[in-house]
This record gives sequence, structure tokens and C-alpha cells, in this order.
Amino acid sequence: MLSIGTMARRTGTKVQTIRYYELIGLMPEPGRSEGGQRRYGTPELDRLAFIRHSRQLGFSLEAIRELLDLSDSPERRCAQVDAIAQKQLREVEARISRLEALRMELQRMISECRSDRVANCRILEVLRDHEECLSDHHRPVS
Amino acid sequence: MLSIGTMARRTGTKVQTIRYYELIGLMPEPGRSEGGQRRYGTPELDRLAFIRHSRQLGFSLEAIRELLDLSDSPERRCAQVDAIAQKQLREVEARISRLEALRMELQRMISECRSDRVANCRILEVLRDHEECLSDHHRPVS
DNA sequence: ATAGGACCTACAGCAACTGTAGGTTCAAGC
DNA sequence: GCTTGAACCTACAGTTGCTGTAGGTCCTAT
Repeated sequence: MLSIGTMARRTGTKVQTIRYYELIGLMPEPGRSEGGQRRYGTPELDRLAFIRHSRQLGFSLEAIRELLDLSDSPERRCAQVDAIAQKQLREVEARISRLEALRMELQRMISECRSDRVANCRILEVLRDHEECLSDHHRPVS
Repeated sequence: MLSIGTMARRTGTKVQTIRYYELIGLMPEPGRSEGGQRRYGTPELDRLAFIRHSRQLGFSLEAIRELLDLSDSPERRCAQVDAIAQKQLREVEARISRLEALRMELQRMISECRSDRVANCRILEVLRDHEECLSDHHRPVS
């Protein structure tokens, strides 16, 4: 029987986070000790590890909920699982390309600043004036 | 004199967002019409454009607050501005490399899945078992 | 004069946690 | 068996950067 602290240590999660997952129904309500403390078994540990690993891969809690539901019905076709992963991959790729554009813009901005007074600072000029921008980074960074 | 809606349209901001910036002190309290509606001038429009552009470049509101403060004292050295921009660049670069690791992991995961039943799905296996991971993506994606 | 779009305030909600306060339980050492 | 202090408990507020809603007022064009 594992305490919540042990679960946390084994999966690299904060204790509060585990309780939060329980609150939103991602983790089941576990058994309790005599005194009312949470007690977990190996299936719960595995489930938590699955959740954490998926989070590290950038899946939203909603997506993870779906993946967990799917993995509970092993006879189903895994096309849906594949679709979720594909979607996540596309999102990651989109984020990368937006960040690449930002990186280039920031580099250009920084490299152009050769003054030493704020009054002539190229960085501030670029920030003031969108027209100076080469790239189109019009959607918020996410 | 510009209404809040005009400001919003000109800068690609939502009306609520402008009011939010005022609430947190990023935008000044503007003058008001007879009936109590906000009325802005060109300096406020410029300030808002600066904020929005900085946001698009991924700066946090805190960083933008600093940049705005700095740009108000033109005789200061711009080393501090440079430092903020450098920090932002480093953060963007760090995010990119974490996302690159995720992308590779997702691609590998997806390409390995050749089954059609959830029971044998490689994607779910990889998510279940962190040991199968090649990369170390141990910090949360941001 | 009126219609309906734009504006007002105030507040709740989002994601995904994190932190705090104030109290209880557990387990190791004596 | 007792003590001590780390770990646990609940409940709730706060984080970032907005976005949405309700219920009401104002502005401006016709």
C-alpha cells in the first residue's frame, strides 16, 4: 500500500497535483487508512505514471482522459489513439514553427541594437513599430 | 478621440483585454466621454500597440511592464532592455529544443504503431512505460 | 425620436496546477 | 508506551493572461 507521498516521489508529481487529478476525476478515489489517509496500489501508480508521461509529451488533460478511456477497452481499434497522437504532433509542429519565427525576430532585434541609450534603442523601436517586422507572428505564442 | 472599440480594431485586441490591461495598470486610466465611455489619444494607441507586439513576441506582461518603464527614460543605458530581450530569446530557444524532443518522440511513437487493436497499440505502450523513451523530456512543456 | 450597435461594471470561468492555513495521523526512535 | 516531527488531511485562494456573461446605459445614424 502506497501513500500519496510515495506516489508523488515515484512519478515526479506534487502531492497536490495528485489530489487535483482525483478532484477532476482523472485518478480514482483511492482507499483510505484507518486514520483517513489515501492508500494506493500498483494500478493507480501505473495510471499516474501514464498521466505524467502524457503530460510531459504535451497532451492536455482532456486528451489524456480520452487516451485512458480508450486504453480501458483493449478490443477497440486504435485508430482513435493514433488520431489523438497525430493531432498532438501537428500541434507541436505548429508551435515549433511559430517559435522559430519568434526566435529569428528576437535575434534580429537584438543584433541590430548597437546604441547604448534607451533613446536610440533598436529593440524598443522594433517593439514600438510592427511595420519593422519581417515575419508574421500574428497569433499569440502558445 | 478614439473609443475603446476603435483601439481594439486598430491593434487586434479584444475590448475586454484593453480593460484588463487598465485594471492591472499596464494601460493608464483614460479620459471619459460625457456619458462615461473611455476616450483615448494617439499615445495610448502607441502604448497598446507596443504591448500587443511584445506579447506576440512572447514577452510576459511583467517583462512588458519593465520595457515600458525603461522606454520612459530615454537617457538610461539600454543594457537592461537588451538583457530582457536576451532572456526572452533564451527562453524561446529552450522551448524550441524541448518541443523538438517531443516531436521526435511523438513521431517515433506514431510510426511504430502498426496494430489495429488498442490491446497491442504501441502508442499506449509507450505512454504507459517511460523506460521506452529515448529522449529526456522530464520538465513540463511550456 | 428611435433603433440597435457599442459601451459600461462586476464577476465567473478557463488550464493546470501551486501555495497557504490550520489541523490530524503515522512511524521511527527511545 | 510515548514522543516528536514529517507527512498527511481539507478547504480555499492565487497564478497567467485573458475570455465570456448578465444586465444595464450610451451614442449615433437615420
